[in-house]
This record gives sequence, C-alpha cells and structure tokens, in this order.
Amino acid sequence: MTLQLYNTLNRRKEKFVPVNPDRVTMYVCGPTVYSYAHIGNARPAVVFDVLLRLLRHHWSNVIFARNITDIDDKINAAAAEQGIDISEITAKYEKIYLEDMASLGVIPPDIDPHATDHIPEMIAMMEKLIAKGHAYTADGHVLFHVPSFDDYGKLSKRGQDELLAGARVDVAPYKKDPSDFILWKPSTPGLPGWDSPWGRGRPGWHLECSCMIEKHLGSTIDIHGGGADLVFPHHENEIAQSTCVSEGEDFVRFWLHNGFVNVDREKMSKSVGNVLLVHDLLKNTSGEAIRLALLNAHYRQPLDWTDDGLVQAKRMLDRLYGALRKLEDTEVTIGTKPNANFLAALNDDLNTPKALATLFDLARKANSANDIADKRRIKSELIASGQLLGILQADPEEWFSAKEYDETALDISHINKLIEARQTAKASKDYAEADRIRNELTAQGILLEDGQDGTKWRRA
RNA sequence: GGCCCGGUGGGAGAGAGGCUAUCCAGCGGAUUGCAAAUCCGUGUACAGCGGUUCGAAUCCGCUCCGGGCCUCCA
Repeated sequence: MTLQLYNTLNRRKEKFVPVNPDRVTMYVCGPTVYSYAHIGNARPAVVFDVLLRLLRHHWSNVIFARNITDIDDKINAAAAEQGIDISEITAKYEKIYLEDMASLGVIPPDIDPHATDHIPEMIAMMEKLIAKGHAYTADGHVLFHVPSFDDYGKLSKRGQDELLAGARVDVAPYKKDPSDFILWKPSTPGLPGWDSPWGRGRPGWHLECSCMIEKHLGSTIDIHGGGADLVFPHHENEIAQSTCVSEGEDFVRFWLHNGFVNVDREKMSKSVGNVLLVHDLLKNTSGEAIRLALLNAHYRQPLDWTDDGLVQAKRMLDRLYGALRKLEDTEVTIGTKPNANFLAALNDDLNTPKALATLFDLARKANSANDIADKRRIKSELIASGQLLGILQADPEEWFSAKEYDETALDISHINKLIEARQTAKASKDYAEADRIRNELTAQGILLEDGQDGTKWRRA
C-alpha cells in the first residue's frame, strides 16, 4: 500500500518514498510562544500528528522535529509590556502549549529545537551566505539577496517580478532589491540581542528553521509541514537560504500545508475578537472531541469552527465508543493491524473524513456482530485504527461517565444507587417509580440504557 | 492588480466520468414495560449557463458567489 501526499511544490498528490527508509525525517513549524495557543495553532499540530502516526506505521524510524520560536518581536513586545525577560514569557507559554497539545493527544516531537539555542548556527549560515554572494550587510542588517537565487518563488509559484508588483509594504532603504528579506537585524540596548560579526542583534524569522533543520535532521529532509499561510514568505525563504547554503541540494522533498481554521465563517483575529484558545475550549470539552472536530475535515480544506461542529464531533465519538462499550467483554487481539479500508483512506493524502467513515462502518458491524471471532477482529481493528487517528484509546465506560467538565454533576456512586433503586422498582413491576427515577436522572443529565446485561448510563 | 483555493442534501463532510460515502438531525419500522442504545428502511444534493460524452457533482469554457496569500500570521 503506498502513501500518497499532496506536495505543495508540484500541486499534486505524489507517491511518498523517503530518501532513506531507515531514517524518515519530518519537520513542522511550531509555535511562537508569546500567548496561549488558539484553535488555528492546534490544527497543524493535530494534522501532522496523524501524519507522524501514519509514517511510524509504515517506517520504523521516523524522526520528527517541531521548533519553538522563542525570539520574535511579538515576544519582545509582550516582555516589554510586562517588564519581564523574554525567557519568562517563552518558558510560560511553551509549557502551556505543550500541555494543551498533549490534551489533544498530540505526541511530543523527538526534537524541539529553540531558536535562541541556535544563534551560532545562524551566524555561521549567514557567513556562508555572504561568502557565496547570496547575502549582504547593510546598516547593521544582514539581508538575503533574492535575485541571487534563480528558483525563488518555485514553492509559492510567484515570479520575482510579481513580487514587486504586489508589494504593499514600504521598501526599507537599505535593501538592494525590494524582495530581499532580513536574516539579522540590529538590537537597541532595550531589546534582546546577541553578539555577532555585525554587532549586537537578533535573528529574523526565517533563518532559524533552515539552521535547525540542517543541524538536527540533515540537509535534505523528507517532509516539511506547516500552515498554508507559511508558504509565502516563510517557506519560500527557507528554501532560498537552505538551497544556497547546501549548493543546490534538495532541501525538502515534500511540502505539506494545512488549511486555515475560520470561526463562524470569519477569519480568526484579535480585532474581530473571535480568537478561540485551546486552553478555554478544554474547560468544557474533551480534548478528544476537539481533536476529532479538527480531523473531521480534510486537512487541506478550510475548516469552519463552530460550536455545533464540536457537538457533532462529540456525538461521533459517542457512537464509536458506544460500539466499543458493547464489546467491552470482548478480548482484543494484540498486534492487530488497522482496518485495510481505513488505512487506504489515510494513505490517500491523509483523508481523515473518509477514514472516519470506515470506522463507522466497523462500528455498525460491531453493533450487530454475534460471532466471537468477528467481535474480536472488529474491536481490535477499531482500536488499532483509532490509534492512528489518536482517538478511541480511552475506556468506553470512562468516556460515557466522565464528569470532569461539570463539577456539579452527580457522582457515580449516587447514580448507581438510583439505578439500583430503579431496578428494584422494575423487578416489582412498579414502572411508575422506575420511570420517576429515570426522569430524575434525566433531569440531571444522566441517560439510562437498559440492556440484556443490566442498565448502563451515560452523561448527556 | 498577481497567484491560489473553494461552492455537494436541513447541518457537517468525503467522492471526482456510470456503482449506498459517512456522521448529526428528521421520518417510518423492528426491538423495549415505556424509553434509550442498536438494527433495517427513508431524502427532489452536487452554485448557474453552455460544451465534450452513450453517460458529467466529477472533464472543458464562461458567469455568479465566498475565501486565502502577496514579506505579522498556523
């Protein structure tokens, strides 16, 4: 079974074959840590987490790096505002980011390089670029000279002349060419800075990724992922830097980009005031439901985030966990592979909606299976498949009884007491009393399900 | 202005020349003490107009509408 991935470089799906099957490499642009992660930050984290799981299913050694941008003007601004060192800001929000992503079931990267730990590498790269004539110094800045790189624009499909036509920002006077971008800029005494051959300064944004990729993964990597907005300029600039440094070697073989998350048909932005923080969403929804809501659309499509979408994601999980709950006494066969149809869907450019459909197909079969062997196979496949998606790994009983989001909810022993009382009433055919108890529970958000082997319950 | 995506049934969302996507909601039935869950069945869906084809949501052209990027952005 072959994995097909849509490569932004060629704008089509291509068969994915790693350069070295013994060492598959993936790099994803991580967060700039200056505030809480919002739902738009969560999408690439979750999407590429599924890709990581899929890659690990196919190849035994996959190395995944995701950077932490811990030097940036937004961070500087936040630090200045609060009168603290940038490291306080970045340490705090990095921790929160990692916690929030863990709540969404995101596997931590093998390597999480920080920009500020790679200043010497950046300086070395700039020196190389200057020596080769791809960069120059001006006014305390170091700039990459875009016209020196013929392939500039190959990722975003922009000609160099088009870049000028659309420029909507005033061109800094020290630039040789309007499209040149900053590798290093001078810092004033009040700003964070590092000593360099060009004086005390700080790095521009694009350089860190090129340096950290080369240092930790090598000069050619298999996959580089990130949000669609990073195609230009960020990834285009990375290509320019890295290709020029490495003498034209292939820098990244597959460029993957996830679509944006909108909120109620509108782009998320501070000015509209519709920025949804993962941290807040987690206060009254499970991370698993948030994760599924993100995976319910294909990763390249724009995703419109709504409250209803989240409710639907929870219902979907209810259905899947309901099937697993039905099979709670069925043993799981260790080492079961994910379902073949499920895998085929994921292998087709990470088609998570289609993959989910195969899960529902399994759930339907699970709900009507009688044969022990069938039950075992279905349950095992459901769990193995869910693992690739990062869902369905919880105990179904826990899924249906979790009350962590509503502290006022009835506790389990009380619920069980009432259910017992109802059983007694039912046994003596006192259906009025039985229904009264059920209504009482329903009013508290507890739904009862009478089955062959007793009464099960769930929170609404 | 340049480049690039989309518009699918009440909602979400796949598919990409002929074959039920799926989930939620609705309706009918089975089951149930009644329910719930579950199962079975059920929907005038593919923005519009042309074209290609035996056959088009799917390919081509045009139109309309929405969105993204164009050196802050996931």
